[in-house]
Amino acid sequence: MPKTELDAVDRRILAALQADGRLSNVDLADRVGLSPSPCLRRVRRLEAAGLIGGYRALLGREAVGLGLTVFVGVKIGSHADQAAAEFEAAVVAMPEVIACHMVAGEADYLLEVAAPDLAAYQRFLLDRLLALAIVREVKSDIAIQALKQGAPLPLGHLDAG
Amino acid sequence: MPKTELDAVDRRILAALQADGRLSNVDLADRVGLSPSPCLRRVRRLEAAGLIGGYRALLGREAVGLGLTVFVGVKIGSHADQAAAEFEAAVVAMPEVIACHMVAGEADYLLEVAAPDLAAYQRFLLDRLLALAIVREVKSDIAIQALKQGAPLPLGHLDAG
DNA sequence: CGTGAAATAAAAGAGCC
DNA sequence: GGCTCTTTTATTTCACG
Repeated sequence: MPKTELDAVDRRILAALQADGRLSNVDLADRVGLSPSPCLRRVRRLEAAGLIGGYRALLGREAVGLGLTVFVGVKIGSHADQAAAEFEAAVVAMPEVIACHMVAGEADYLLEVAAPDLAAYQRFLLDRLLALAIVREVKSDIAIQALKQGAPLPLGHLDAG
Repeated sequence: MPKTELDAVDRRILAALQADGRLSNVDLADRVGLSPSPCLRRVRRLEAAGLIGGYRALLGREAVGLGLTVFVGVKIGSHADQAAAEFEAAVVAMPEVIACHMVAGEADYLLEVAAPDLAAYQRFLLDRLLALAIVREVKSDIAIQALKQGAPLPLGHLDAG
């Protein structure tokens, strides 16, 4: 059932868990105005339906020594299915690549790369990304300051569900 | 102490919690080869040091009805401190804006915006973003496909800590 | 700094309204 | 769909190596 109906309680559960993924079920229950059992059932249902995809600890990027974020626009030389698929597989397998989207715009792909510093990014760029023969052009936008990062998803559009 | 030394166990703790933020302390302990007590002490220390910034449930974007991701390059008309600060505050306060970085490149800022569909994005663009007088130019790169999104941070660079 | 054991508290699952 | 009660399991603290 891909289109499960969400009521106000479900939305509060999603918002609360998105703000604090380690909320205990009893705390969550009384925050959303339910007793623990039905609250847990709803959480399980949301997990099974894929609305909750998982739980994760958020690491401080500077604190773990990944102070540099770079957004990389990539143009590839061939859009033949197989060549593009190989590029995608290679890029997705690179741990430095935090995100990779195929985009409609000037570039073909937009990558977000996390690195300790410029030297490490240079190695990534020269030795790993440009090592892929299909890569035709690369444009690096270096993040000078992160004003907002990995913010919780907005759920306001569900309010008239 | 901003530069706490991390040993191999700390790194495994970070990796494990990043993969599953709801790991119980006993599971975490035996996954990293420790007994529960010292494991919990280390986790608390990592939290206090900011290496672990928090915990969050990850929501499925499609599943919660946010199927559209757009990367928006923004150029502003004035870089005077106050004008730029007002722009930043306004953008950071918009819930649709999942991420906002000041970048060195063609644009001044790069935004990641999550929206239910193109119509909603259009409303965001026209009514909210372009409503800011300081915004001079906007370039929208629409994500066609998310190959990787919000991936765990790579910790390999800590291995020779 | 690590281990092990005990008490407290929460989660998971039963049955019932 | 929600509530209460019971069993199981984790979290936390304390004493010890």
